[in-house]
Amino acid sequence: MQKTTESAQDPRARLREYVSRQGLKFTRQRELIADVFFRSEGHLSVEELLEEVRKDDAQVSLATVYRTMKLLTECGLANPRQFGDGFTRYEPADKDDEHHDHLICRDCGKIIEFYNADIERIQEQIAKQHGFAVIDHKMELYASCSRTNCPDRPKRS
Amino acid sequence: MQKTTESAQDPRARLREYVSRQGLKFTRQRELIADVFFRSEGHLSVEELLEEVRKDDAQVSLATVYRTMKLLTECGLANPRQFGDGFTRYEPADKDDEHHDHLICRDCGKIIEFYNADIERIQEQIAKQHGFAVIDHKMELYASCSRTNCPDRPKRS
DNA sequence: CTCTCTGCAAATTCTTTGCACCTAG
DNA sequence: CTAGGTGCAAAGAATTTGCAGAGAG
Repeated sequence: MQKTTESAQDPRARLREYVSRQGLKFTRQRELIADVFFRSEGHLSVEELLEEVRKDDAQVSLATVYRTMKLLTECGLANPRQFGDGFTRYEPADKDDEHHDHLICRDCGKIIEFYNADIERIQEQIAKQHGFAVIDHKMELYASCSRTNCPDRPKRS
Repeated sequence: MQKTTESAQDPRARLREYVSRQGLKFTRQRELIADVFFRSEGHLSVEELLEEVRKDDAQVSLATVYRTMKLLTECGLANPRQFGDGFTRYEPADKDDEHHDHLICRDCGKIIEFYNADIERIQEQIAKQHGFAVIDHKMELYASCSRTNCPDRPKRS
């Protein structure tokens, strides 16, 4: 069960490291927000994160969550995503750097991650054909589960 | 060069048709905005459209452009897109219904459309594997041209 | 102690809406 | 004529920011 590097293993430790290296501070709020974020399934919006965080400390402000997520993004521990629902959602970036795409269910709101090597390869080809070098990419499949295989469908229904 | 149906050929006629069928009105502003939109390269934001439109009629308001683009979307002549730059961009939907994806250059802002049958096929497979039916999908390649092949790089540089 | 953070509220940015006048059909 | 449209300005919604007091190092 143990990984090779212990720093990459514990996001909290990585944050603490980054923060001190930059002369910033590791506050109670940052610790709490990071913990909630990394413990989550990912793809939470700032509002949703705040809701979770406030179960632990009702005083935390929305602004602090916004600022902390920006910090986590800067230090490479979180990635912002935008699925067409109007707000930015974050996902942990600690998963072995392996790129993945998303399948978003329009019925139940569920977001599934997947990886497909063929797609990755074809993307490179296409960019090359047009004389470009791929920096980043994203693919989103919007689908319908018809509720058949969604035991745990989230709130937005 | 001629298409099968003449209505599908001229977006302005299609809009006129839709508008009258719905008991709506074909106003000077709607005609102008639609003309500018369909004459454009696509991927314009509402602000950018307004700028173009005002070269012809400086009185047109931003609200009307928003409302008209929503109307064009409803009648299937335009599709809203969101590339991470913060605003909604529209593209004409009159291109033979053929789906396409986007390659967005982070250097020059150019947006190139492409279509790849393998990708379309793989997407279907993936959704099926997870027990979903694809409703829609999008793939965006963010790339760098290093300015080598971008003779006509847009304003945002 | 000092310099960063936090919470709050005000400010921004994109988009939508209410309303009085205007206009297409 | 009459319903729907337009322009304007105000309202909304998500996110950012200024500031005074709080707290980490």
